[in-house]
Amino acid sequence: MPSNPRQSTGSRQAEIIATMLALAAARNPADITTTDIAKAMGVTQGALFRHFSSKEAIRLAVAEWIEAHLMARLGEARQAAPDALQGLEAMFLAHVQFIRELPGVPRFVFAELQQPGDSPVRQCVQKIMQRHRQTVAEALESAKAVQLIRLDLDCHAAAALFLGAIQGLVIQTMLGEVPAEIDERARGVLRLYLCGLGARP
Amino acid sequence: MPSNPRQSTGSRQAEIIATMLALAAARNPADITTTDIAKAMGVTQGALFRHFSSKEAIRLAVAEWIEAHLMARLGEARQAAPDALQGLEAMFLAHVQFIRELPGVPRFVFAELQQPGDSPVRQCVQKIMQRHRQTVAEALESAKAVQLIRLDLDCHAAAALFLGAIQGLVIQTMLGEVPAEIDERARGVLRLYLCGLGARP
DNA sequence: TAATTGTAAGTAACTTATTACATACAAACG
DNA sequence: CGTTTGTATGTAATAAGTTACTTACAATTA
Repeated sequence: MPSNPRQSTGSRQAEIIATMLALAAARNPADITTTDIAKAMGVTQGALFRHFSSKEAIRLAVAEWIEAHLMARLGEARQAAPDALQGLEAMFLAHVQFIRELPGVPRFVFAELQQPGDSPVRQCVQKIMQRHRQTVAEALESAKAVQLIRLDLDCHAAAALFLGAIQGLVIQTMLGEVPAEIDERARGVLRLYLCGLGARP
Repeated sequence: MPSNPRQSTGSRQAEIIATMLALAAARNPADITTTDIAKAMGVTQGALFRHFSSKEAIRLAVAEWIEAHLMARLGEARQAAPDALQGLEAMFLAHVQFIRELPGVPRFVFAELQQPGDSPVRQCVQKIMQRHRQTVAEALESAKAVQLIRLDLDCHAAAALFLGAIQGLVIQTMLGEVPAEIDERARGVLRLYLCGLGARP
């Protein structure tokens, strides 16, 4: 759908980010070329460089978009919950839903994760996971403070497993499962995870 | 170290596989070129094609190598354990150790996982995970049969979380943690996982 | 008018794979 | 035993295609 009239750099940047994520849903993000993005947008390849100085800059913008939107979703889910334990559940399910809506997100993150060195993109992905784990750890501590979960719980391990459970679901879904199934599987895994916390529902 | 005397195709194939995995430990496997492999081996780039018909064939050989060696390790760990529950623990720790010894393995798997379509390499990676999950599910059923774990356990979810816990550990370790730390973290996560199973140690 | 957004064409670097040719090696033979 | 001879393994060069990015120029818009 070539929305061909000229557009501002701001709106084109948003369009490039969205197109990158849309393409990443079905293909290896590392193999997405500037030509692919331009073709999907209905412009020529060179046009992209009017709005981003390099492909690296595009990837950084995508990472920052993910950080902002994912953290917002998680924050909303947590704040809407009546207590810390239900906040954890809500964050888990909100994350899964976010990924189901935008399958390109985990694929992009995994692709950047593979990159060596300390590029800004990688640092951004790193920050996303750190903030995420920090938020989970805080919720766990809150739940512990009001005895919703075991008092002898290792919160560091629990936060790691929280993230790991989701990452594992995504990986196993990427490998041939029916994408819609992830929601059902997520509930099963979440229930099991809460048992490990010693949660009293 | 150019081990330059002529070698048989068999030994060169093994060398190519090992070199690929060694390079994948530190770089994005998708970005490893035939020139990189050849340079690391001390031969010219064209020489590789005396032993493999294409780069795809190299990747397939690597995947098959991983399948054989990983499954062997897991099988040994499980059989050496006195009961099904300790078999699960042993498989978990054996997998973590395998990955710590060969960091290129998970990186290679994740890279292939991102590839679309149904290439033989992808099918092989798919088979590895299916077999792995199947083995875990069997061990869980065995443990349930002798009441080492909760009888109302959802074994499908438990097998998924078992794999996910490891995959999560790997991902979080790839993101900047100290590699040696993974063993310690693994034990914490494993203990929490076993609590979720309702295990009685 | 002047800046912005677009196009079309081009470039330099890189990648896989092939080709023509050289050399080591083992078996066969006189 | 020494020579020949066929094959497996290596090299150097290069073909053919792809990629990110640039440049010269045109058109839109403020």
